[in-house]
Order: sequence, then structure tokens, then C-alpha cells
Amino acid sequence: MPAITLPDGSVRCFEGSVTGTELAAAIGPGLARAALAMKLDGTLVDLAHEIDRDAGVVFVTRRDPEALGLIRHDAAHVLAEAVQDLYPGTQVTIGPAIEDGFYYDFARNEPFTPEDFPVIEARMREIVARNAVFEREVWDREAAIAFFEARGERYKAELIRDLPESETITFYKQGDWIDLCRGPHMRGTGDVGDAFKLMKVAGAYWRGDHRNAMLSRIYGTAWRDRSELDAYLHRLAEAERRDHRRIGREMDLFHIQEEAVGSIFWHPNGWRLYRTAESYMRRRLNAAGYQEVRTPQLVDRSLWEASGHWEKFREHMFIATVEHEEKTLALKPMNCPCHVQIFRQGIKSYRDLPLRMAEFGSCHRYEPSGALHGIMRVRAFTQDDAHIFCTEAQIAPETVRFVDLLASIYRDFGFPEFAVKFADRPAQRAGSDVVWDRAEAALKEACATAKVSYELNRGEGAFYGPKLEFVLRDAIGRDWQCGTLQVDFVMPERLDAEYVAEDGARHRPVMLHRAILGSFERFLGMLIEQYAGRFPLWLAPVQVAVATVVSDADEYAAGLAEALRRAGLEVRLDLRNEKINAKIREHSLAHVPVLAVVGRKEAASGTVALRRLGGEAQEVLGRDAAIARLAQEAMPPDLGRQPPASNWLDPARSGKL
RNA sequence: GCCGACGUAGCUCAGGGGUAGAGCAACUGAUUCGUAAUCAGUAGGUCCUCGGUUCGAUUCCGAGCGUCGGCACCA
Repeated sequence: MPAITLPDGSVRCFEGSVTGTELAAAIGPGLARAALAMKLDGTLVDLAHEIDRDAGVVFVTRRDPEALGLIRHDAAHVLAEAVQDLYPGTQVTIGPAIEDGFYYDFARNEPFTPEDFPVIEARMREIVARNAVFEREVWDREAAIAFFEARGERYKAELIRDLPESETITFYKQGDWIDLCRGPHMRGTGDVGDAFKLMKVAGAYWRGDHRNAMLSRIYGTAWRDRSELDAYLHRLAEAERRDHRRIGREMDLFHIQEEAVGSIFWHPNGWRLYRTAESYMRRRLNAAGYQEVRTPQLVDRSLWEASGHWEKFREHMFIATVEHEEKTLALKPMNCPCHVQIFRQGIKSYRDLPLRMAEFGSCHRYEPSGALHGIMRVRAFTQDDAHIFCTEAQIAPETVRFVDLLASIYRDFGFPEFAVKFADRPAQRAGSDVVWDRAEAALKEACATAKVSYELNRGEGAFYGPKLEFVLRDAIGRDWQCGTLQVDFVMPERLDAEYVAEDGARHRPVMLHRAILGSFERFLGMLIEQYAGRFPLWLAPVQVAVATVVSDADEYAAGLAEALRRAGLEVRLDLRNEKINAKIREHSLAHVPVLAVVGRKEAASGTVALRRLGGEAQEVLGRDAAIARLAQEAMPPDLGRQPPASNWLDPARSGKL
């Protein structure tokens, strides 16, 4: 006698078990039409599922967020049926719903091409129009394996073999087509609707392992209705416009060419952006108690052998030899071994700890060619790296300080939101489990103290210790790890770092490897996409364009531009014989944040008309007031937080100078 | 690294077995104009590289390099 509780709190009792379909019908015809699936005590199940005990039921309709996942999963099944229909002999493997869509991996000798899409989509629409009912079937394990093997579907057979013995093997049938699937599904293929589109083909390793065969993956997107699909496609087009590679070219920030794959040629505009970020970081690190150092690029193999990099990291390293000497050197892929060398100079006392050693460390790593991506993933990059040499007891407080600093810096750069992942011990690791227990516990405690909530990234820690990953999302929706904090008990041991403790004995320090931006290259790529090139004034590579309306104002404009430069602003003077409309358009397209327009009126009255990028309003200010205002606005956020310069003359503060 | 697509003017892209075109940008000239494109003209190409097929290849074929999208790998 199940008593079923509905979301409004009402309870319905039934004589015997009921299906979701029957329950919905009992509640009302509108719901019966709209219900696609239901949540049974929080678990999403088919409408055909029999409810035989007391339970809470929430129906899922097209309007609910859960509907998207169902539509996409069902669309993947429809895709698979269409493909097997059109290309006999193609094996099916897996096809899940993913963010914004779905994919299905096929095993087929011939690759798919985007030219196949119209044909496949047409067949998919036929299958949707047919509206075959999704029927769930429970199969015996051996029968299921035999079934797929008889059809030559060896991937499916392998999947079933690897399912735990306890798992119920379920198939879903849509008309004549049948697939191994956990479910749940909607009522029938018709519920997929017409708001789907195949997007791209790609290779993907079977089970995500590069030692396995490469399958053909077809990606699609699916939505509740056409307008959602159109909005998504529009969003993609917008994202493409934000792409840092495109903006990098348009704003003349940088380029990359064949002779230096994975390395960046920074142009004047881009380098100005870079230096602005670097100066800001240098100030923030100094203020946070870091000491900056600089260590060699080329370091002898023996140090890499001692650190373990030669063994664990060699295939990622650029190795250099010289003609006249029997030496092997390597371009540093990381800064840590060099920092330990500085730490080891002289005797360190516990009083020196925590010792925060920072370097804008230029590193080279031989990254796989397929991994390279604009300036986000390169082979030559500069980390805002630092190593904190400390005691075990200092791990937690140092982590709290670090997270605070990172959050403040991300905020200043316009990233109020970021994800944190906790990567714990990997299968291949150095150090005993006792040490790992300690390191992980210390880091977890630190997270709790710093009120950092994280997602567990199991087994992804560094070989020497657990790490926190601070992840930002780019315009295309890809996540990039930028900041990191890694607890390391191993490197100090390998490279023999020690300090004299209170007890007079020598102890090993702990090393915290940490970066906030991660690499300047990646972070600046993120920054470009975050702002779509329309940087706030302090970051903009060109801050003000002074443009004349008529050539009579040339002299006045030149004087204004010079005064703005003296005030520390990056200025372009546009005296060209062009209409002011054209000048405004060009500087706007170049994302110059402030346009200072001067014509006869301004020249005569000693004023300037300011126009902000993206706005149409103009503001006419006196020359000096405008310069002072812009100089103030262009102040980096960390300096802007301090009292303005005029306070230096405040007698109350003069004692400190 | 793997799978696939792509590589033509500075940029965006057409084209196609008989050595190439558009728009924008550039350059020259005219125009002095008030908040997102003034007009006219000129110039610009080893059609990624190397090899093959062919009377002839930028076009077809192969290899290499690079880029792009995924996968794998990672800041």
C-alpha cells in the first residue's frame, strides 16, 4: 500500500504498486502529458518504474533542470541508432550527457567527417518523429555478454564484463534498437525534440587510456527548445570573439610562429600588459613577506638527478649540450631545486622560517604538441613561483595566508569566482604513507581554517605531496589550473635542506610550492578572455587616445597627450586627417578605454571631452582635472587602496617618512 | 603523442590541372569634418615546405611542418 508524498506535501495512497505514468495520470492530465521522468526519493528514474513502497515523488518536466540531462542522454541513444543504421558494422561504446550536450564514441574503421552530419541528423529526426518508447529490460549478465558478442559489439561486452557482479544489467530498447544502459530515460525518442545539433568529430581513446584503441567521437548539443539551442550557438559565437588568440592578434599583443613553437613573441602592447601584471605581483608579494630571487636557466644534469627530475620529468625537459665540454645541462622546468640551493647557502635557523622565496621563474617544458593552446599552454613560460620553507606547524597558517593573498589578487584582476580542487596522493609517489597522512591532514586543516571548500581530485597530487589547485574557466568553457599550493616533504630531503631548530639540532624544513597566477602566459590569456580585450584602465596596454576633430587643435592635443604621459598614462595621439567618427570607431575596436576628443572648442577653453569605451556619453572636463582623474583611475588596485599621494604632506603622517 | 580537419595578400575568406580574386587594412591624393567607417586611386602573393604524377601542379597524390577541434598529458 504505497503512500506517495508529492512536493506540495500531499500524500496519495494506492492499493498496490503504481508506475510513475499511472501516478501522474491520477494527479492530472496536464502532468501526465508533461512528465518525462520522476525523482523517487531523490533518485531520477523512468516513469515506467513501479513504486511499491512509501516514497516521495517529484515529477520532472521539460521545464526542470534535470530535463536537460535526460534530453541529452536520450539524444545520444538516438545518435547511436542513427549511426548504426547508416553505417553498418560500426560498434557502439559509450554515450553520456555532458555539459551543454552529449557525445557518443563509436568504433569504426572509416572516420566520420562533418559532412556526414546532415545525413546523421536527418536520420535522428526520423527516429525522433517515430517516437519509439524507451523500454527498460533487465538482462542476465552472461546472456547480455553473449548478446553483444553475437553482434560483434566487443566493447559493450567488455563493459558488461567489467561491471561489478552486484550490478543489475539493464538494456534500453527504442523500437528495434537496443543498448546497454543504466538509464533513466524519458518516455520515448519523441521527447528528445528538435533542438539538437551535431557539433564536431574527434578522436577519443577507449576508456580514456592512450594505450587503447582510438574511437570516433561525435559531439552534439541538445536543448529543451529551439530558442535555447539558438542561445547556445550564439553563446559559442560570442565566446569565439573573446578568444585570446583572436584578441591577441587584433590588439597586437603577441604572436607565435613556427620557428619557436610554444613560445611567445610579446609585442609592445602585450608586453606592457605583462609588465603591469608583473609589477603588481611584485608589489603584492613584497607586501606579503616574500623575497624575490633569480636563479639560472641552464642547470647541470647532476642537480636534476639529485632532485629526481631527471628520473621523473626528463621527457618534459629541454636538454642542452655544448660542443667543447663533456657536460649535459637542462633548461629548468621548475624553480624548486634552484631555490633550495639558495636556501642551503649559509646556516638557516628556525628564526628564518617561514622563509618565502619568490621568483618570476622562466621555465621550459617540452609539452606534447597536441597540448599546445595559444598562450594558455606553451613550452616557455614564467611562473609567479615561490617556495615557502617552513616547519610542519607552519603549514596551516601559511596556507591560510596564501589563500587570502590569492583570493585578493584574483579579485583585483576581476576573477571573484574560482574553483578549488584538493589533489591527494597519486599511485606513484615518493614518501611513506605516514608522511602523506601528515601532509594531507595538514592541508585539509589549513583549508578548514581558511574556509576553503574544495572538490576532491583523487590521485592527482604531485609525486612529492598533495596539492590545492585553483581553477579558472576561459571564454570557451575550458577550465585551467592557475594557482596551486603543494606540500612537499620530499624535495628538502633529496636536496638536503635543513635548519637549526630550537633544540639546537638540524631539521628538515617543509617546502610549500605555490603559485597564484600559475604562469603569466596562461593567466594573461585568461585575463584577455575575461575582459574580451576591454581591460580596466590600469591594465589596458593603451589607456588613452587623444583624437582631434580638426587640425587646428593639433598643437593643443599634442600638449594634452604629453601631459597625460607625464602623469604616467599610456597615450596615443591621433592627428590623422580622418573624421572623428572614424577615429572613434578605430580606437573603440582597438579597445582603448578612454577617448579624449579635442576640437576647436576644447582648445579654446582648455578642456577635453572624455568618452569611455562602449559608452556614448561624453564628459567635458578641464584639462588638469581630466588628467588627475585619469591618473587616479589608472592606479593599480593595490595602490589605489592606499591613501592618495597628497597625504604624504599630512603632518599627522609626516613622522613616518 | 593519438584521431580528424585545415594551411591562398597584413586580417577574414572565395577560387580552382593552363602561375590567382573580394572585403577590410596598407600606401598616394583630395577632403578640416563634433562622437563607431569621407571619396578616389595605387600597390600587394614562392597559393606552408619537400617530393611524386603530368607537356604543365597553387589545384591531384605522398611525406613533413604548423594551426585548429577533441583525446591523452599538464601551470
